[in-house]
Amino acid sequence: MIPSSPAPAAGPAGRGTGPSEPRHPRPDGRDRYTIGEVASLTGLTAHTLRWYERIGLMPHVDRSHTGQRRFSNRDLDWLAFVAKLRLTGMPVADMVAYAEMVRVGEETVDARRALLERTREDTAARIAELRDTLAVLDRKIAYYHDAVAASGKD
Amino acid sequence: MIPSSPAPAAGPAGRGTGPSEPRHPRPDGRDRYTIGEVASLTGLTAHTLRWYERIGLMPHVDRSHTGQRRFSNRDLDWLAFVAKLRLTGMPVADMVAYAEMVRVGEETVDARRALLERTREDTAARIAELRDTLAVLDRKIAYYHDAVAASGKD
DNA sequence: TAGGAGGTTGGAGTGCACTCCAGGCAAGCG
DNA sequence: CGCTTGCCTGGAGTGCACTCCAACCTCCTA
Repeated sequence: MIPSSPAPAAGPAGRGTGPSEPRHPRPDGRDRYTIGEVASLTGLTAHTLRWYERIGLMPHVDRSHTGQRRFSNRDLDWLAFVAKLRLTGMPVADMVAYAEMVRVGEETVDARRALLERTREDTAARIAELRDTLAVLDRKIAYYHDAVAASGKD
Repeated sequence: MIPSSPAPAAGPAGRGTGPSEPRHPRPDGRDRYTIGEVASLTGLTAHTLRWYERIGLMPHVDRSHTGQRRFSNRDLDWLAFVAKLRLTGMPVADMVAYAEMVRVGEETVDARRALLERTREDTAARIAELRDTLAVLDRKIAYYHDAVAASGKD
């Protein structure tokens, strides 16, 4: 439950900027992927990739001479970062706002950092909640384990 | 982002069964709460509580002589447990299935334990994912922190 | 006993994040 | 050349989990 990155997601990233992350296994030396290739690399559908672009969550993707999309490694990095943000439960609208700030440039750096810091706190809180939940589940499972014969229990 | 339990959620529980959990702070010795009281105790809306009952996620709630709902401490325990399951991302349909199994009785104990164990694994995996995400966020925040003057970054 | 807060119902509406459709263009293979 | 497979677009549709509506009833306090 909750779609966790299914395909060989392209490692941590952030559109080639940020702390110099190790470039993770990508097919080969290429830098122009079709939408279908990106779909299987990221686990997203082609539909979703087009939709991301339409709503402004993808910076302008390059096109072939006939108008087909050609994604770059930079685009893959960005998508990997977006996948991380998605995991935190951040609404797509907020991610679009972040993407927009990136597009605007330097003067939004503080706002971007603030957004990430808020997200960081949310994520830490969520981890704590889940740990708590795990404890509850463990207690309940243990209970089922050695009280199998009792009746009317949940 | 992600509605985390807002109101004084009534502690961990499981409809009074399971490992004997400490009975958490409840208003007082009462055992008959109106829907509004339960709403503010759980952080759910009255609408949602009625909806839970309609779809079979609540065992039959007691009624006053005039037909108004009167929730018991047992009901609050169950709601607290449901809140935990909700935190794991379990679909409501699965929770309804669990509730149904509880209603059926003893012969579903194995299936219930299996469901909880699957949920437990999902939750543990989710925690790992989030930890990873936290690391990515931390790196990016640190980057923003000491590379504020660089341009065109995300 | 009057008024306002809060309770009841079935069914319709909302917001989010996709997901799919129809109709057409393009690329590579035998 | 024909065929299959893949990509293009705008717009409509889907599934989930609520959320609200209208019309009415009940409880409690002044």
